[in-house]
Amino acid sequence: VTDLDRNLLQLPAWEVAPLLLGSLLIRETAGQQLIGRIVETEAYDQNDAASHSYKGRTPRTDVMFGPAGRAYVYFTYGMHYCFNIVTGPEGHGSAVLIRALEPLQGIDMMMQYRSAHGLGLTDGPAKLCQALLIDKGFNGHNLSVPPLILRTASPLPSGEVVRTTRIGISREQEKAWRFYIRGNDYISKP
DNA sequence: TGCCTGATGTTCT
DNA sequence: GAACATCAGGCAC
Repeated sequence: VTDLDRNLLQLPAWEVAPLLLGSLLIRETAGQQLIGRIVETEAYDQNDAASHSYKGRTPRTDVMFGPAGRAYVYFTYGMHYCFNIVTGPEGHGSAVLIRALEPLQGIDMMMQYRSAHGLGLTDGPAKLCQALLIDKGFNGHNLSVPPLILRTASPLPSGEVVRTTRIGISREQEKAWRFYIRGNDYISKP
């Protein structure tokens, strides 16, 4: 995350979400770099009833209200972690959920971390956390610092970005705040 | 290919 | 007590 990126991440989550497509997530572990390209995202905002931050700032959602460029990692369904990138100005609770990555480097190691759980390396928000060893310890982590770094890329042509409604939520289902790279093979399959 | 369900802990009502 | 930003495995077609 560079200074330039920080400006980008100040935007509302629903504007940042499509811009993050194509960016790289770099996880350093066991002397190796695990690298994935972001191919699917969803936006969540404090004025959005589907968002954890909707009910206000709590111990759980605190980092969503913090500075942009941090990681918001939450635990759900009794067994899974999901990884978000905090957006917007400090004091505003918003973030972008990373739903899928295209594995680029360190694939063997990702397979090891995933093999005990099932098939599909990084095509789902909880799967990519397993593949990259992301857990609650990364909640609040600054994504400009190892061992977990976000490297943003230049925005994709709008023709390559598909926009749809979000997945796995019961409220605000009409909001089209899910974005993915058209034709990519690693999009999550709900 | 598609629907159903169990696993399992935290947060909220 | 219920809901939950999920996943994998089972079974019917």
